[in-house]
Amino acid sequence: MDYIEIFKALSNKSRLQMLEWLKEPEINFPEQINSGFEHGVCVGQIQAKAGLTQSTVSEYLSILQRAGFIESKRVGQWTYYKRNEEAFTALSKIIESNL
Amino acid sequence: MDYIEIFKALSNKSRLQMLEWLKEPEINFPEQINSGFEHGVCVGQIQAKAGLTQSTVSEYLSILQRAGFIESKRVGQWTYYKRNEEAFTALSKIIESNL
DNA sequence: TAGATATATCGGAAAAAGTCGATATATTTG
DNA sequence: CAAATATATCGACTTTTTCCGATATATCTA
Repeated sequence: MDYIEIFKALSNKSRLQMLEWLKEPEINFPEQINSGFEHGVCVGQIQAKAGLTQSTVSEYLSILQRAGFIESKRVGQWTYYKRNEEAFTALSKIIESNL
Repeated sequence: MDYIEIFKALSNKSRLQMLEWLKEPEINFPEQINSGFEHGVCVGQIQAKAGLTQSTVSEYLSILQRAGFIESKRVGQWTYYKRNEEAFTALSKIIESNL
């Protein structure tokens, strides 16, 4: 577990916001009507909300994924991202007892 | 509470190490014989262990302090730093429920 | 009060991160 | 298969961070 990579991933306002949005996909991404939220939200929806370019959003999602906070699933031409809650719980415990 | 400042403070190997050292001052800084550890450890001791210049260590301690993880007390010509455990507990809870 | 010691602050060079536009790749659909 | 759409990757430029040496400030002590 690479703490530096994890904390760097969280050291950016846009990325923190994306994590927050993904807590309530139905509320924050109501445009995504078809294909429920079981796989998460696709990159384009996140980009539209983030006000960043597509390439930046794609990279930021990769950073969050490498740090373990989200996971992706490719479905057709879309890549869906959703939170991995275990990563947050694990990090919380590490900070409480190991840091 | 500025999350970015907090996570940036933790995004550096040397700073994480300092925090770890300060968990057990008696073990990690046995040279500091006189003037117990009630106020923490002084900058020079930390510098000697960190293998960084005095100015860098001083700045890193400031960064950790601004983020709330350590607190300082000036005693004579020395500045002692010690952990503020509440900051870790608070961050742990934030990650578990707010992030 | 002058010198010694501890720490803080300043200015800068090099490395990393932020962010973009352009382009490449994958997938769907006509 | 060709065009359209979604996402990923690349190259470049700007901003931030890392870390240093030099210098300033504070405190102690002879």
